[in-house]
Amino acid sequence: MNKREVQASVKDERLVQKRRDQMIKGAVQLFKEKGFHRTTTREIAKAAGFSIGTLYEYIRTKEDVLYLVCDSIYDHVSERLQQDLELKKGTLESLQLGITNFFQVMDEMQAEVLVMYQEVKSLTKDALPYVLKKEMQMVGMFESLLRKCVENGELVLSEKQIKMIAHNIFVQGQMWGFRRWALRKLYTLDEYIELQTELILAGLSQYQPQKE
Amino acid sequence: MNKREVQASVKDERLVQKRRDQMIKGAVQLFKEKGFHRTTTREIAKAAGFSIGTLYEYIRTKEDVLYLVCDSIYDHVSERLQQDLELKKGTLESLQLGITNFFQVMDEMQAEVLVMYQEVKSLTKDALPYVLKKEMQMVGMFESLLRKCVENGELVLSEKQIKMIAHNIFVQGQMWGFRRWALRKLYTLDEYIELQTELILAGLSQYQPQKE
Amino acid sequence: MNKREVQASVKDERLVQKRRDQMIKGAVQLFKEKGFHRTTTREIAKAAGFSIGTLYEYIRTKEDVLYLVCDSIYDHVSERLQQDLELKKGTLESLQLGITNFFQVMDEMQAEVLVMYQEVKSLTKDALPYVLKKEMQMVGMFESLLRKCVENGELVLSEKQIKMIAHNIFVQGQMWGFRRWALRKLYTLDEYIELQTELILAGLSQYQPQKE
Amino acid sequence: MNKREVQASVKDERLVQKRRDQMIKGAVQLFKEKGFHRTTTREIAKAAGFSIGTLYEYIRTKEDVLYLVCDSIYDHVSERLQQDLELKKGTLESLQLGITNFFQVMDEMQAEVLVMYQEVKSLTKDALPYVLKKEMQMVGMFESLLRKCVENGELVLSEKQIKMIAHNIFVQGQMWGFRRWALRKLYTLDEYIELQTELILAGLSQYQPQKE
DNA sequence: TATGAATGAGGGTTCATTCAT
DNA sequence: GATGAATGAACCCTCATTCAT
Repeated sequence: MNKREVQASVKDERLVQKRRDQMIKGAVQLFKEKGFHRTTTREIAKAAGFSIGTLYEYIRTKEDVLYLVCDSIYDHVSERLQQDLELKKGTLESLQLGITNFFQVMDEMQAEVLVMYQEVKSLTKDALPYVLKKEMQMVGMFESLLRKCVENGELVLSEKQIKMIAHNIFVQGQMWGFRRWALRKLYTLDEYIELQTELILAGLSQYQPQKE
Repeated sequence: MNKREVQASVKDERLVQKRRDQMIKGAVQLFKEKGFHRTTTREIAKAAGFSIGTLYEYIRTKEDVLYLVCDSIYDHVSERLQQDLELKKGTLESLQLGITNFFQVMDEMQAEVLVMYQEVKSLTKDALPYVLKKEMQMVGMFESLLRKCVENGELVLSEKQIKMIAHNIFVQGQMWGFRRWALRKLYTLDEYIELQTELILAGLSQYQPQKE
Repeated sequence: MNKREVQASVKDERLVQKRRDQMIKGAVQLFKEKGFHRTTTREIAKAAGFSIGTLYEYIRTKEDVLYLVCDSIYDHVSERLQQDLELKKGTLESLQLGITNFFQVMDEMQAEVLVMYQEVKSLTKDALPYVLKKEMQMVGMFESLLRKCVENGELVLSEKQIKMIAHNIFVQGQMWGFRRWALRKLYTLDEYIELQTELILAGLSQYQPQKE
Repeated sequence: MNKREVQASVKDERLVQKRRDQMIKGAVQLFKEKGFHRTTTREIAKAAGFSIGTLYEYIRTKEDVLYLVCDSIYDHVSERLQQDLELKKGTLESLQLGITNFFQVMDEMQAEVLVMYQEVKSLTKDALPYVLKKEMQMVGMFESLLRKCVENGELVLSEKQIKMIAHNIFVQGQMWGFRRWALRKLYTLDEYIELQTELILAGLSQYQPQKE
């Protein structure tokens, strides 16, 4: 259940990928501006650079576009993070680095994140689980980071605490995207990153084993 | 700019209020189930207990309903919180109490919060500022609480830190509503409250003035 | 299962009947000219004298129109025949009268019969049985007529023969409608009726009991 | 006006015939299942075993397919009958044989007959005459049979009667195909043939010259 | 000759909004 | 004030047909 296949009439896999990329790019922009429901399939087709007929050669329903958009965003974010998190050393520094990285990705993909964030609930029962699973995988990355630190003796945390903190980090990352109307007035990205990591680590310092 | 007037054809203010309450009550339920866009004005009218014609005697457009719903939810939440926060004593205990209270309200009004949370973005440029302002007021409540603690010498925090923490608390409250699909599997409400307040206060302990 | 209810949004039963009559009248004409598939719902609405929106206040799908048309035609034909056949005396003369009457109705309702005849198969599995049942009822009328003659001692026919002849009469009636492109060149209605009844009765004369 | 040429881009006549045969075979099946209008050109191409592009190398419009199908069916039926009717001896026995044969062909080609029968009306004014002419030719076969009998002194019938009976036979043959939903429940093919020929001949017996 | 991606007119249907009663 | 029938713009999607390869 790793992917929900979206059926295409066109056979050439390469072409399908290319067209869908065009489609997603156009759709993200539109969804960001007007939301999924206020965007018409014709607009999506136009933004993608082809006709409405062609659009439907690559998807089955309008909702497929939303799914593809969400799916693609998660993939991009995941990919970006995976690279950095691969070298998870289990130190507080590497945790800090991971958080910083994540917040930066959230900033770069601000438009996409906003869209996904606001529109996931428009997915039907059919497609939703696939997307939520991906979200859990991303939260899972931070859980790993934290768990590594615990294993390493850098932190003393229960499983429940690990999961809670991972959720918090994840949501704070998204927050920078979806509450930017408020946050941008108060902080630069760097300030935001600094303040939040500081707070997180300050909280964690309580849970560090006492060293003499 | 405290209220955006929604025009009604009917003059009797009492009646207007009554009808709108019916309307909001029905709409919240519907929006929760199917979202704003998938809900029709006819359905709203029916759920409110009157005809489509009557509905339009009390609003101008479908979006007015959404605005009224959002507005009403914020009012309810604010009201609920105001009561408790009035007696803000500027101690860490009262802060903890405030957080606990807020999370509990978020749990009780889960449906409403979810709706508002998911659908604010459907408001047009016209109505959005009024709603966002209310949100800022709620964040402001936590800022006050924190500021009181600082004034009281219980905490040492910069203005920026205060605002950041207030935001975090607010979003973590919402989180219990909009990420409940994930959180409910991991925690009971009480556990969630305990874990989160613990983490927040742990973080803040770093910022407590050294007392000898 | 005598009627398949077609849902209407409008409550007023009288109005529903009135609008549907307009609708059916317009649709018959259009279906006759271009067939069910080539007729658009917009054309039907226009022919009926109201807007497309109004059309859909009285039906749910385009197919509903076809069902209503078929249903109405059968009802009209049945009604017309019932009157005449009520006084079925079980004589060959009354049989002859029945046939003549039926052929005349088929001529009068030529447009409707043609339409129904050609488009029934466009009905989905859902609606088809209701219509076919009505057709069997009409065939049944002729069976009754014949059976009466047998009971009366005017004819000696097996059940199978009765059913066969009833079918033949029915189809010959329709034939005048759907093969009129060929038959009209050869016969007037009266000639057609005369020739066919003559042939039928000639055939039946074989089955008359020998009277001395 | 014996054939309405359907234009093909491909020159090789042999190939044209081959491709069209594939096409017709696939189309008959599809038309039988879903009717002409509900069948797409893509489906026809696929059923025929080649691409949509290729399909259009051998026809000009979708309707051409229908014409080719109808045309081919008539040709097949005609051919089947011609063989048997060639040796028309002008006796009642040979008439009976002809009828039996025809009904059997109608049964064998049930699918095709049903299709043609239901879809001819979908032909445009342009192609219709060609098909109707073929139908008249088939009716004409029975006219010949009957006329032979008259010439032979086996029957005494007017021209009008001959034509009427020929029509009846023809329609009764089709009836076995298009009313099989009702008839199949009542009769086997053999019973049907027996009953119908019996009735026809019984009718004709009235018109036999009195022999002493 | 064969392919299949591209096109876009047009079809069925919905639904916010109005207005006569 | 209340009703609900009427409206039609606009939406999603299909599919016959074309044309570059």
